Amino acid sequence: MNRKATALDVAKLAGVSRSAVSLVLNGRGDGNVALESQQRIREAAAALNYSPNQIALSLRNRQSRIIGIVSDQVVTSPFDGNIIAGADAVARSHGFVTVVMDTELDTSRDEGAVETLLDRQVDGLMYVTVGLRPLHVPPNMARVPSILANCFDDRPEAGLPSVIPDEVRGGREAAEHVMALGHRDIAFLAGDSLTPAAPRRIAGYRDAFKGAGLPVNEDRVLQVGWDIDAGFHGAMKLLDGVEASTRPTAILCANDRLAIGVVLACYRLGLNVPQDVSVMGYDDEFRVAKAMVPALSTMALPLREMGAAAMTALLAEVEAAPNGKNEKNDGGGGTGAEVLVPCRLVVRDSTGPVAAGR
Amino acid sequence: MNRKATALDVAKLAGVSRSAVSLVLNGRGDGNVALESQQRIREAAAALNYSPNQIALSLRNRQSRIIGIVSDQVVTSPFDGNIIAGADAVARSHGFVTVVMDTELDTSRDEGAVETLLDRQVDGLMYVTVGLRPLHVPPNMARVPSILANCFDDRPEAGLPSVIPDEVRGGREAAEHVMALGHRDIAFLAGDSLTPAAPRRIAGYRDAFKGAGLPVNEDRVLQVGWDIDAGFHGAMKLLDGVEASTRPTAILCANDRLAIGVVLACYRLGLNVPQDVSVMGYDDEFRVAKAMVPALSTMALPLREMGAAAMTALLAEVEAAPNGKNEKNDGGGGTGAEVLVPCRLVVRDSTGPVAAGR
DNA sequence: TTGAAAGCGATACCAG
DNA sequence: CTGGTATCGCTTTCAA
Repeated sequence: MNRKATALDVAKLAGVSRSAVSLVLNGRGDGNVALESQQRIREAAAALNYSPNQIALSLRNRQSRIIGIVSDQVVTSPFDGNIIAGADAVARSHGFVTVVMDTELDTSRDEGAVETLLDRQVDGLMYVTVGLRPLHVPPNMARVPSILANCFDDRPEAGLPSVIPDEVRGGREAAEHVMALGHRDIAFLAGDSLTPAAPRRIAGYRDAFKGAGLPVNEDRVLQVGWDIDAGFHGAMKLLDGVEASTRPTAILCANDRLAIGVVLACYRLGLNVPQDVSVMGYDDEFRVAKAMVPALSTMALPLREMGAAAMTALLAEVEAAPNGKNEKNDGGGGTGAEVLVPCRLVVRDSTGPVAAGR
Repeated sequence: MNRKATALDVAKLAGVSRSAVSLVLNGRGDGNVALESQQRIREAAAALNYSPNQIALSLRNRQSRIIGIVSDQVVTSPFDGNIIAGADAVARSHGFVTVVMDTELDTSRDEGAVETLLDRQVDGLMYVTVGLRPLHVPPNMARVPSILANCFDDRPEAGLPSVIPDEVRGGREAAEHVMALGHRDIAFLAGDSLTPAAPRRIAGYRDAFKGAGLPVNEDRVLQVGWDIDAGFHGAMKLLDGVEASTRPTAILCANDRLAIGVVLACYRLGLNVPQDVSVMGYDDEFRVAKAMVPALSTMALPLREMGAAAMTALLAEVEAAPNGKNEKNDGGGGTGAEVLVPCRLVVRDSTGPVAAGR
């Protein structure tokens, strides 16, 4: 059992020609190959544990059934990873395999990664980023059907199609959730503006106020960063030494780590969550949001769905494209389309009704 | 610029034969091809932006320069991901590419994943798990050089080589760190025993006590789980309503999320970290340990190093193996070897000297 | 109904 | 020094 069996081995064992084997195993046996032979071929294939060499197939068919994924920083983040997982599941169900090249945030490696993938004859390309952001699309991506996930083409004219979360709506619905609980003095702790995610979520927050006919108190919007300590210090600024009647009753955070920091600060100040202040996260980070004390209400980022949606769209284009030849790439697949995937409100224990009298 | 240029295109443009192109572009031109032709060939290649079709190469050379990685659950964890990142970086530097198949913790998919990879003619295989654990190695992995990262062969006799963290030593050094700070009443909050990581770290903790000539108080060792809430409740059990003189002065956690829970509990009880109690994490989780308030002292898991070490060992075997043929697989690469990679102590702000009088 | 032959793209050997 | 030819494993005409 050294080398894998080839179609020739099967043919020999069954006493027929390679062509017959090929026909039968690809379902085109009936009407071309004697039933008796078909039977023998199938038995032989099973006996030898035969499965075709994908490399040879790729060469022959001029399509590799490989989708290349270029990632910002797949590895260290539960974010990218989930997008890729969603994408990969869809790819697998179509008989494709994905190979991902991680640039580790070094954009100068973009082109090289794409080139490597192209040399491997990938049938399609997906670019995935950890955080939502505009992307300077590597020019050579245009050579095969491509799509962007969690990022969008930075060229003004319509570029590559992309799938991104509906951050504005997410921000709005988060605010609406606490408003429904009676809160009116609501702070928003966002990261920096390095990613459009923060501004968009803040825009949604403003929309909610507008929708409720309330003014936005600009002092309540703090762009502090994305980590636990930023949340902690942001909350301290909002709460420490401020008398109960004038502090915000709810704090919306742009991610779950910020929310951890906020809760930490509350505890340190002897404040209870959600009785004294409601806290909301964003992302629904795995193993974090659900396990916090108290469990975090949050806005789940539809990562897997985004990956799946992007891959579905991409494969549609790949499979439509004339075998191995590049389509003209000017109309195919709705070039430039931007798909917005909604976030999902997850209500847990860190948000509650506003305290009486506020 | 529709189809990629082939060697034939280059040959035509340069007015030579394919063979000449092949020789020159593979550095075997001198002494075989006229210098003048070489020049023309190189120019033609550059003009056409030629690079060889890896698929054709793979078929021809019977080696794909692809390493298959089967992962437990790459996606959602910063753990696996980092191992893969380390492995991938090494692979890339050797001109290999990795394709990872994620089984999402469904072991029944193991064999299928390996089979898919094998059909793609991978030159080697690596199995990566999120948590340290014994692995029932898919039998078909034996068909190509293989290695395990963060897991080990569950068969008693030496199976596949593996690279795992030195958890015992990690547990010991964590305990020694706080002992050096004067602590004697040290609690250990571990996850469950579903993974050998917890018992091993606890073993190390015991070693440290033995080394110091101190007895272990078994009530101080709690196996609670792996998440924030487990840490919170574990700490509450240890600290709530217990008078200062009889509570542990340091709490060692089996991961950083547990440590978050412990700090949360401390704050809730009005205790300061590290003044009242020192807290230590484990893993040095990205974006978490460093950003905690206070920043967590922790024992960094050498994830990237493990991935890199595993890939280095694997490639050594792959590249030693006679081109395309499987080596006999009984001696090659030190079968069954188990490499222990040490963890790295990271001292930050959550551990400090024991309070006076304790 | 079956088998022989022509590629897919690249390399290596061997006459010329 | 150079170019023809076999080969990798498979599919797909096309003749027999």
